[in-house]
This record gives sequence, structure tokens and C-alpha cells, in this order.
Amino acid sequence: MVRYQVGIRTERKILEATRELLAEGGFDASTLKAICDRAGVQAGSFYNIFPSKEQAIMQVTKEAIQAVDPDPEDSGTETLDDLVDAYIRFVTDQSDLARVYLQIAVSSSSDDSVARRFLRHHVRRVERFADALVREVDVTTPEDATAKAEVLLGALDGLAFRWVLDRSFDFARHARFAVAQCRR
Amino acid sequence: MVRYQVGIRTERKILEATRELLAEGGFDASTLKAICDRAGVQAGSFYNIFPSKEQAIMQVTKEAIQAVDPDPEDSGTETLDDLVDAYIRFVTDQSDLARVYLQIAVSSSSDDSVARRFLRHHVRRVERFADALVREVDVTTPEDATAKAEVLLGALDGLAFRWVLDRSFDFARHARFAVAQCRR
DNA sequence: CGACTTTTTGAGTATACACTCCATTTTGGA
DNA sequence: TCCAAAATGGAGTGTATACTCAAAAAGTCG
Repeated sequence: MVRYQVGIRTERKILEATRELLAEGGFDASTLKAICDRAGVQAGSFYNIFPSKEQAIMQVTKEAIQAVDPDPEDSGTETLDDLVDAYIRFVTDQSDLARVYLQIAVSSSSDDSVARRFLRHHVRRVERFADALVREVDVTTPEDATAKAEVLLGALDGLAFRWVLDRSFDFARHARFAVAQCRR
Repeated sequence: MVRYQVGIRTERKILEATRELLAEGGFDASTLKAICDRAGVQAGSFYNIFPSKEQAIMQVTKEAIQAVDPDPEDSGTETLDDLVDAYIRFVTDQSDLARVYLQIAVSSSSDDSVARRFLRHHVRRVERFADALVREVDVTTPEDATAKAEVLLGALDGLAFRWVLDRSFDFARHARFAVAQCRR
């Protein structure tokens, strides 16, 4: 069962097409036909590689969830600015994945398993933000830091949604504004 | 063309079923069959009242968008707390509509007309928040007030999303925390 | 009641969807 | 060059969906 190069290339083309379609029009736009058309592939080839459409979409969504929170190694040393800059870079440089990430956030409410994974990921990010806050800002209690982190991450997510609706919205500026306000 | 009472009751039953289904499982769960089953009505009756499924959903979403921003008359006198309390009440008391509202916010990116309407509504709310900020907090410039309002509304929206994913999340507390931080 | 209108029913249509099947072609190591 | 395994094309399947229609039922008002 040696995989041929051409098959690996096909897999990449399919994943790229899926990512683009998810970013452009969400799950509704990501039909099998649309994916195959864009990837320049027939249905049979798709199912030679992926067991289901769901699997291809899952792979892209996993990628998107992980991309929002890079370098989990750095936990414990990173600054608030590091964390916020990472989010800003994610939104501006990987806008396709960012849009996929936000699409998941909402539609996941219908699918429990995705919702749980998303939530677990969110909680971990809140902890990292809270830790950075404890190090940099004088917070009275750990609970205070967590609440502050929830509000800051909420603001970043909310501003990212805003940006999805109106791409002329200056996400980076408002994100920095949010963290500045949080720091005071 | 006098409408019979029974027809009006049927219309209400359909809208209620649609609202529930939208809140529970989003647009995917709101199939014609699901709506008709829950309303206790056949497809023919549905199309006797609504020209399309889209129309019924539009009516519910319109209702949801308007419900988040009550008393547009009060503009010019309301406090920041009034505005935030209204949002909190919307989320906690009308959780069904709130979830529909948030569902629209994201999935609308695929439908331009809904996205535009949503955005227009958002901009109007930002203005009201900014006006309240100018009255209560000392902001340096109108632009500063608008940016602050965007961040605050972003935080509220983000926290509401958080609450949709995990209903044990204390939305009201965090919302008040956000506005307190904004006021400083 | 009786004439008329509105509403309801429920089987039926067209379409889009995810997915299958398998004959054919391509690949890449021996 | 040969050949088994891998990849592909593309017609075909079953199912769910939004929506239609004509006949039957129920409501309204003189």
C-alpha cells in the first residue's frame, strides 16, 4: 500500500479547494460537486482518498482551530501582545482559515462533538491569556484575570466576526485598542 | 379576500415552530418538513401562507434582529447601562431569538442581502453606544468613542457566542465586567 | 341552511445532494 | 519492460429537499 505521488497531489488539491470554499461561502457552499469541480477531480477520485465529505471538512476545520493558537510550547513566557499579535496575524494573513474558524464557532452549536472540541480549545486559550494578564497587569484575583481574559477574547472574536461581515473593517487597530483597554 | 381566523393561527404556529427550530439547530435543522411537523401542518398549508420557506425564515430573523435593539425612540437619552442591560435581557430572557440572531450574524456571510441588513443594524447600534459613551465617559475624539463602542459591542457579541457554546457561562456577569472596563 | 371563500390535505414533481461501482488508465518499483 | 497496486472518470443510486396542485374540508355570513 504505497501511496503514489499523484494521489498525494490530488489530496492536497481537494483540501485546498475545500478550505477556499469553506472560507468563501461556509458549509452550504462546500458541496461535493463544488469541491471536486474546483479541485479538478471527479467524485470517484475524492472517495478514493477520503471516506466521506465530512472527513475532508473535518481536516480543514482542525487545521483552522489549531492555526488560531500557534506555538503552544511558549505557554508560560508569552506576553499579552504576543497572544494578540498572533490572533491579528491569523486574521489578516490567513484570512481563509480565520473565516473557516469563525464559521465553525457558530455552526458547531448543532454538532455536539465539534462544539465540545471548540470549547475545550477556547478554555485553554483563556487560561493562556489569563496567565499573561497575571504576569503583566496587577489583577486582584485569579478569577479576575480569567474574567478579564474572557472579555478580551470575546472582544477579539466579536471583532473578527465584524470583520467577516465587512472586510473594510480595520480589525488590527480595534484588536490593539481592545488589549490596551484591558491593560489599564 | 377576508382572512379567516384559522389561517392566522396557522401562520403563528408556523412562525413559532420556525423560531424554535432556528434556535435549536440553526438553518440546517429548519427544513420544511421539520417546520411543518412541529407546527402540525402539511406542506400545502405552509405554501398557502408563505410564498417560500425563505420568507418564513426571513420574518423570524427580522424579528430577532429588531429584538436585540428595542426602543429606538430612546436614542439620545439612554445610558450605557441601559444599552448593556437591554442586551443582557435579550440574551437571558429571549434566548431563542438571541441564538437565532447570532446564527444570522455568521451564516449571513453567504447571503449578501442579509449581511448588509445585519451590518447596517450593527452600525446603528455602534452609534448609539458611542453617543452614550460621549455623554458619560470623557473620550478625546468622536473616533475614539466609535472605536470604544466597536470594542464593547464586539465583546458583547463574542461573549454571547461563548454563551451559545456553553450555556453554563455567566453571560450577564461578563457583560457587566466588559462595560465596567470600557468605562474606566 | 346555503352559497361562497378560505384553508387544508397529501400525494406527487423536480432537483440537488452525498455517495457507489467498476472498467479503464496511470504509476512506479523490480 | 512488466505488472500489481493505486488512481481516475463518469454514469448511476438512493435519499432528502423545496415546492405544486386539485380535490376535500372547514369557516364566514346572508
